Amino acid sequence: MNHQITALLRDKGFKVTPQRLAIYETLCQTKSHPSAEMIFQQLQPQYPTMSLATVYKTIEILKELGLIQVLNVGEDSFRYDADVDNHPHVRCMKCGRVDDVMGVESEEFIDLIAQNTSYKLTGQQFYFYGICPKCQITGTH
Amino acid sequence: MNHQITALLRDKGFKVTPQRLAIYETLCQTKSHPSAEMIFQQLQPQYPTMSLATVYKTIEILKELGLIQVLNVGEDSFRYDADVDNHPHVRCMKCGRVDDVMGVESEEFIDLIAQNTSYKLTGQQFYFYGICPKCQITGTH
DNA sequence: TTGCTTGCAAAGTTTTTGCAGGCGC
DNA sequence: GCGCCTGCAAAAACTTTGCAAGCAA
Repeated sequence: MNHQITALLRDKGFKVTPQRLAIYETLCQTKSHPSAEMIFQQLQPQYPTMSLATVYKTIEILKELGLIQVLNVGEDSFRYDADVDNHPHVRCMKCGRVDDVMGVESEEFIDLIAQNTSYKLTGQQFYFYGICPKCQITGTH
Repeated sequence: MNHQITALLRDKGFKVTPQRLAIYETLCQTKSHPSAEMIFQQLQPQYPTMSLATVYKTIEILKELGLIQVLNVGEDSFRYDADVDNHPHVRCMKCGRVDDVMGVESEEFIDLIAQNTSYKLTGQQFYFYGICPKCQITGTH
């Protein structure tokens, strides 16, 4: 995957700043689906002057450009994913981590839904809940 | 469907109050999946002294008793459904209404997910997004 | 240089908590 | 009457907004 973010920002009339690149890079380099706060914390060492407001503003732009997708896994806060491919997500009820579920073809299921609703469908999100492998072993609360 | 809420509350050591019954009744009598604020507004005429905090506290109890399920349709606030059967939901991107999708068997799809994750699954939520019939006609923003 | 961006602080939203008085049992 | 419950207010948690100074182009 090639990150065309620099050109894309310019195309849409947004300026290219170190903060924006850093936030997008952070999202690209992780699979942990961080929240705004988590992104902010992770960038603190490198960008000690960056504010949480900037993270939120940048996320808004990235969302608008279609570079990230927003997850609503049932917590108070949102999580973000630089993989905009619409795959299901699963959250551990014990430790709260969120993982991808890859390799599942959902077209058939979506078609089934389309036949049972009068809505004109444009998208979907599949969230699963359970216990991750690590928590199954440790049994920690 | 018989609302055994009175007995259930007593069984679990909760007291039976007009507020709790009213909030549960409201959820049972609607299919609009209201948020806490919407429940509060709807009960204002009948219970002008009820506070929003009571709505939240009651929702917490109803959730604990398994009488309602929580929806996270991608808005800032949560929505609630007295139908605890795990059916998919669809939200209109124009007017924001949330409807049920009934009559779809999802066991097969859930099994497929279970085979593709190392999590031990305990539940799931399917959210679809689109345009409702009314908004398709009016074309209103 | 122009004006979009940043970062701070303040405000807005949604939800939770603390506590004194009230009510279910 | 006892103890949980209500409702108010304040707080907490997350996100958005306003504005002056700074930086991309």
